[in-house]
This record gives sequence, C-alpha cells and structure tokens, in this order.
Amino acid sequence: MFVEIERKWQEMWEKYRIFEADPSDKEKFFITVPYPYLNGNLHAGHTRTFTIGDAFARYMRMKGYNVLFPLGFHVTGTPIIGLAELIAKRDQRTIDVYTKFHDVPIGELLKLTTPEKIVEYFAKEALSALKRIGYSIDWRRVFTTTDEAYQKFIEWQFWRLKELGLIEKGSHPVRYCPNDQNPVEDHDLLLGDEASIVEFVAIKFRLKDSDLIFPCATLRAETIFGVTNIWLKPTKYVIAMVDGEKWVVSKEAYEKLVFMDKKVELLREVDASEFFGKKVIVPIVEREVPILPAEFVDTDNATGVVMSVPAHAPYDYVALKELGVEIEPIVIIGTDIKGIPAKEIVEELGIKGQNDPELEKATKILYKREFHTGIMLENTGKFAGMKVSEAKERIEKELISLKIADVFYEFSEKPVVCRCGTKCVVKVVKDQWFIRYSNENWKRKVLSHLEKMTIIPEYYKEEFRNKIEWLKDKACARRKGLGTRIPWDREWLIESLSDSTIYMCYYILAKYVNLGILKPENITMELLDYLFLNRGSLELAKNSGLSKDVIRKIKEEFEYWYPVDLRSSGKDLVANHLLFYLFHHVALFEEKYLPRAIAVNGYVSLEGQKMSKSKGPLLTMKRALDTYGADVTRLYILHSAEYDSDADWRSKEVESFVESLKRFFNLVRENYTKEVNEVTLLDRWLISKFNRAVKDVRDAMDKLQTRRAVNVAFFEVMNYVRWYIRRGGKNLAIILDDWIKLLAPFIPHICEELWHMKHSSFVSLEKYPDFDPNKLDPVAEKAEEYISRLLEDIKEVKKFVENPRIVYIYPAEDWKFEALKIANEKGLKEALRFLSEKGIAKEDISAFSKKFKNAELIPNEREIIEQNLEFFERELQLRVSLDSEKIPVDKKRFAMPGRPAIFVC
RNA sequence: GCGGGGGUUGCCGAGCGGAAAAGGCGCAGGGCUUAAGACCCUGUCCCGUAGGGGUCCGCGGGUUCGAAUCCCGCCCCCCGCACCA
Repeated sequence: MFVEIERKWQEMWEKYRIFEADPSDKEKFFITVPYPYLNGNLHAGHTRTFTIGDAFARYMRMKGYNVLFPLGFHVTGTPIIGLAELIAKRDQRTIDVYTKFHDVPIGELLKLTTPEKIVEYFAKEALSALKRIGYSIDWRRVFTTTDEAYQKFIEWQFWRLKELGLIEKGSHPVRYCPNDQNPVEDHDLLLGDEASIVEFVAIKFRLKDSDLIFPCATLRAETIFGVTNIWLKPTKYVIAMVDGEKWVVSKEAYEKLVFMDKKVELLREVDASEFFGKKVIVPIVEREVPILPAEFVDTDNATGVVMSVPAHAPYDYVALKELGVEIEPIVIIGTDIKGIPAKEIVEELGIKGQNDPELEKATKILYKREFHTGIMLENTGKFAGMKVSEAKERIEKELISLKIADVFYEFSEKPVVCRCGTKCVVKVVKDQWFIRYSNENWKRKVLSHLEKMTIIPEYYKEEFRNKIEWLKDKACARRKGLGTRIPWDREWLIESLSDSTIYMCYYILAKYVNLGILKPENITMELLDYLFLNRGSLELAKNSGLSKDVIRKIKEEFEYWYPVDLRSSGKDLVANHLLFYLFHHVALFEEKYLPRAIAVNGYVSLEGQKMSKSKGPLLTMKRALDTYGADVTRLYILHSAEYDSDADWRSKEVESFVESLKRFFNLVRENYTKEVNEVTLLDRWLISKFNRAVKDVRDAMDKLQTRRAVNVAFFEVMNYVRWYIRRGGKNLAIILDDWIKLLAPFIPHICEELWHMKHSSFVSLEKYPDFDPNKLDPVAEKAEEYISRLLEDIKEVKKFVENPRIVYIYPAEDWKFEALKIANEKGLKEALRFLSEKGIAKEDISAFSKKFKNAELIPNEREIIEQNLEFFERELQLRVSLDSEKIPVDKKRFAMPGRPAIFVC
C-alpha cells in the first residue's frame, strides 16, 4: 500500500541529502547504534535497536539539533570465515537456514564460498534494507572493519593502549577441543554448553619417606586443618613428572594436566592399592595421615586424589564409617551446629551409604552454612577466629604462593563435548595478549565517569557498576579470523570485540576516506594522535602527507561531533561491548570526549519463539519490509516493548497495524486541506487534549520511551479524533499539521507524503510540536467529560427500560450549585447550614449531603445539553427533553451539579 | 551461587498511596454494506428491571481513614556470569 510513497520519499531525502550532517552553528547531537555483524541478513533484533535509534535521531533533529547518525559494518572475527567454509562444504544445515530464514536464493548462496564474497553480499543486502526502512543515516560515512584505513586506525589504538601498559602477555584457561586444536564457544558444543571453568586447588601431600606427591583437589582449602586421611579410588593411577615433581594422579587427570601449561611426563602406571595404609604428610599442619580407599572418588574429577575431612564433608564421614576405621573427625569450623557437623547432617537426612544421592545435597547444605556463617576454630593456627569465607581465600593464596598447592582447572559440569564428538578439556593458553581490564586504576576511572553518564533505563547504572567491578582481563588476540593484526606481533589478529570499542570517532574519518581525501597511508600515528588525543602537533601530523587545511578540517569536525551523545544498543552487549566502549574511551580520550549516555533495549522474539541467526526462526528486516512496508514495521517495533523488556513479533498484530495506518492516512488525507471554520468549544477541546498529548510524547521521547510515545502520539490521539468526529467536529485540520509532525519520527514516509499536500518543505526537518499551556482549555474539557458521562449514565439507565422512547434530563437546581460551592470551600457543615437557613426541605438537604461528594461544578450545564440535543438523540436513539414536569420528585431530588437527574420512559 | 530485572484483568502491557485499573491485540454483539472486508459503536471479573453493588493486581502477614501501589516473610519466572559476535 505505501510502497510507492516510501520509495518516493527515500529518493527525495537522498536527492536533497537532508540527513548528511556536517558541522554547523547549531548544537550537535551524535547518536550511534552498534554496527551490524555481516554473517547473515539483518533481522528483527537489528530492526528494533536501529529503529529506536532512528526515531530518536529524527526526534532530536526536529527539536533543532544538528544530528549525526552514521552506520558501518562489522566483519571482524571468525563467524564469517566459518560460514564461508560451511557453504563451500555445502553443509546442508547451513544451506537450509540461509535459504529458508535469511532468504538468500540458493544460486546466490552457493557462490558465497569466501569471506570476501559473504561480506560483499550481505553488505549490499544490509544497505538496501536499511535504506528501505527509511533510516536517517548519513551514508557518506559507511565502512567495513576490514577496510585498510580502518585497520590503520585500530593499529594506532592498540599501540596507544600498549603504551599505557594496558596490553600485556599472560595465560588463561579456555574450553578447548584437542581434536580441532581450537578453543570452543558455546555454539561449538554438542554437550555441556552450561559448563563453566572451576578452579580447584590441588594441595600437595607428600608420601612419607618418599618424593611422591599426592595432589588433593579441593574447593575448600580451609579444611586442610581437619584432614584425617586421603582417598584414592581402588583402581589404576599413574605417576607423572609435573614441573619436576612426581605426582600420583588418576589417568584422566594426567590427560588434563597435559593441557595446563605445565611440563608433564608420564612415568608409569600404578595401582592405588599399593598405597593403601601408607602415610602422607598434611602440609602446614605437618600431620601424618593414612591413604585409604573410597569408591565415591571420581577419577574424572580434577586430580582424582581427595583429602578427607570427615568433620565437615559428609562424603568423607560416611566413607570412613563404612570402612570401619577408627578415625576421630577433627572439627575446625564453628557454626551453630553442635557436635560433628557432617555427622549431624548425615543423620538428619538419614543417609545410608557413600552411594546415597542425598550426599550431594548434604554437602551443599553444609558448605553453604559453613561458608556464610562459619568461623575458624582455635586449632587452625593463625586463621583462628577468621570468617570461613575470608580464611578460604587467604589459605588458597598462601598455599599457592608457597608452591604447596597448584590450581587445577576443571569443568563445572560434565561431559563437555565438541561438535566433532571429542571430549573437551580446559587448556591454559600461554603467551596470549591481554587487555588488562582488571587494572584497578582503570576501573576506578571508568566507575567515576559512569556516575556522570545518563544510563537508560536508569537501573542499568547499577548493572554497569557491578560489571565494571567484575570485569577481568580479556584475551584480545586470535589465531584465526578476519581483522587487524597486532602491530607488534603480527602472528596475532585483534579479536573482534576489541576492535570495536572507539570506532565511533572513525565515522569522522570515514567521510574523508570515502571522499578519497584520506588514504590509508595518510593515517599515521602522528595524525591520529593529533586529531583525537590533542597530542603532538599540526606540524607532526603533516607528516601524514595531508595538507594543513585538510587536517584542520578533520580536527574541527572531530571536535564538533565528539563525544557520542547517545549510544543505543541491545542488552546483550552490556557485559561486553558497552563495557569495552567505556573502558577504551576512558583510557584514551580526554574527559570532554567521553560518552554521555547509553540506552539499552531488549530482544525480539518471533511468535513467542527465540530467534536464532544460525538455526532459525528468523525474521529478516527485508522480509518485514516486503510484507508490511517501512512505516508499519517501524511503528510496530517501536510500540512492541519499552526499554529492556523483550518484544514479541506477532504477524497478526502487525497486520492490524497496517489497518490502523491506512485509517490514519485516509483520515488525514480527507481532512487536511479542508478549510477551517469558526472554532467551537469542541474544537478547543480537541486542541486542548492534543496539546496534552504533545507534552506526553515529548516527555516519553526525552526518556527514549518509544512505546509510550507511539501509544500517545498515535493511538490516544486517534481516540480523541474518533470522539471528536463522533461529536460532529468539522475542523479536524486544526491539529493536523501538528499531528503529522508529532508522528514524523515514527512513520516518516506517510507523514512526509501527507505533509506535502500542503507544504513544500520536508516534515523531517520541521520543528517538533511544542507543548503550549495556553492551548489547554479546562472549560472545554469539562464540558466534554460532562457530555460523555451523561451519555453513559443515560445508556446505563436505558438498559433497564423496555421500549424506551424518551429521556428527561433535569440539571440540579441553583441552590445545589451554591451549596456545593460552599461545601467545597468551607466544608459540608457550612453548606448544610446555608441550606436550612434557605428553608430547603429536610429530605432534600439529606439527599444533598449524601451525594455531594461525587458532584462537580460544570459551567452552563443546561446550555451544554441544549446545544447537544441532536447528538444525544442520535447516540441514544431516544427523544431528549428538558421538561422537568415529567420527572418523579424522588429522582429530581438526587440531581446534583455535574450529575443531572435522568428519567427514561 | 552471585548480580540485575520481573510476576496486573483471555494475551501483550501501563499504573507504583485514593478508578474494576491507560493503550494495543483477541473475542462477542450491534450499526453500515447487495455481501465479505474495512469503518463506526457497545460489551468482554461476578451480580443487578434506574446511572448501583460485590470481588480483584504471585502467596501470607503488617502499616494506613484508604494499597496493585509502602513494610516484612515466602513462592515462582527471565537475563548475564565472557573470551563469542
């Protein structure tokens, strides 16, 4: 329906370049949304984030700001390469998803066998969709992250971070597939995508009179003081050289150790039974304890060697009891549990043996209790009196720093299996480049800047605070993928979340790059230092080969646009990109260039189902546009949900939006050019109500509440208009200029089309309607409220009369008005005195006192009714009479100001 | 487990100290129409032959003249916990 209109105005906007933004005298507003990643078509999720951004950009533009709204494309990373490989392999699943959900024709799809072709194809598709939905983007600034110029920019950024000491080498644990020889992500996994990496502490117990080490894996290092023995499963173990020590560990543990950044060498297999009864020495405590067999030991969990703390570990307690060995548990933690804690809980739960599944529960309960409320007892040396939660951390640190213990990584859940079918391991990656987000100083600066920012919705500020505190060092280099090489270590590629942190300032460069003024070779360290950091000098920047004039111009442009006033983004980016965005800005830029505001929006599901790029279902932006058109899609998605709450796309609802928009379009078209006659009370009511709506809409938009804004601007105003027409209003045109403008940020094409029926300017550049208190008309509003209330009352009464033909209306007598006034001002008592002095009958006075609280002073009631007799008769299909003679006295008595007596017969 | 958000009338979703509680969707009835659609109106917790009454906002208590809205306890749901865009 609106296809032609939409195309027409998109062409006009482009032709007149109205969204191309350059520095001017006006106040600027720089808004960005995250550039999309091009491993598929844009979908409803992008549609939501981007449409919110666009509506706001348009709103701010109409509020008089010089608005810059740019967009580029993200192609860095592995998924695009992965996709190219899958297509080249003709992977059936991929072909299905991309033909069925991404709407790529099979013929086209099969050609996309290299990353370059994929980027080219999806960039073209994205650009076309983004234009067809009518975003007010300055397209002169588009780029992709593999552009040579962009890579120069990224290299500069990394050099500067390194110079600040924020990039360093380190090692860290990852989930790893030994077969693929690659770290695995959630979507690479067949099983275990819920598993996280847990740090066990492996405490080294030396065998008495030997150099053999038994590394006992535990999550409760503080219980070392209560160790009475250690456990081995009665099965085969191995002896291995680990960093120069002879360790006895399970076979599985040995395989894992190989990946853990240790020098590991297998010496020989050994049977656990060889050790049973022998003694090991508990470190720190220096106590000799025996090695005993236990079936509950899981050789596939950590080292497969376990220390036994029967007083605090239900498993140990039960196993010892079953074994029948005379060992006294050593209580080392005090809580409100009396006696031996493990014993108490085992008995309480009625646990039968070491294979009882309830043991797991018992362990958890006890752990929680002791961790949160426990105090270390006097038999724990210097830790005595300390809270368990604190002691645990201190002991772990101490043991590790004294080399009495090592960290042993293990999955929290098992098994973890790669898509290729191989069991995954925890691998410690060495010599990896890290961004040191854990740097306290850095964090403090980010936190302090956060306090000055606007975060929408505001409770996300707390979320950001927590995430900033929690953020750890991040590996920023990869072996595989598209992207920029680390300039000082070219074997590594900069990871994709790390290269998209401060690119908003690249939009300023991109314009000059696209104009051919700025070439990759011009983008030197000195130039960028000068442009973005106010470092060096114009002279040094000139070494880039650019003229002073050009450099000055770019610099001015940066100074003008920066900082970013609003970054509007999906909530999935809070814990990563948005954090990095803040960190990197804070690290590199001066205070005045730091981000001002962040807004977060929720997801979009499809008929109640989660969307998935790689599995479906998926609604592409293009498909939405083909089916419903740009304005319908925009209006619907803006109205679908507010802030971070998730939206559900339902085609049935969207279809009804099509109808709503048609109705709006026709209504305006039929009334817009009509001449406005003399302004009536009803007209003033419309103006008044509309003015309130304007206030609401602006208020909502200022808080980025697009749902509320659309609700008021479109649906509520529509309801006023309905009532207005029903009431016989003839001058709808009096609000139409403003209504069109009010809706222009949301449905710009239709508004542009309608606007041009009367004007030759672009409504997109018009001034947004302003709230004007002088246009409020309480008298008119009261009158309309009175009419609709009266109408409802009569209808209500009418229901109870068969064959109703006539309604008599009897407005309250004058003395009631006077009495009500007195009651309102001086209280009921005064009013009643006035009435009795006036000689009003007792029954009437009593009726008044009962009813006065829901009465209201409406000016000229009788007149209002008289002037609207026709309206009432038409609506009620009754004759309306003001003849008071026909109304029974007992009904007249209850007539009150604002609520006339009515009698239907 | 930790952190953030949330449970409202058939559904989505406003409201956050005084309304059976905005708006949208759905459903039902009526009008218009040759008819379907669209459009317009009405109803959509229960009761009611006079504009009325009753019961409601996860559960249980409390504060208050008055609570969906404030306080306490409990239950349930969603999201994040990364090296992946």
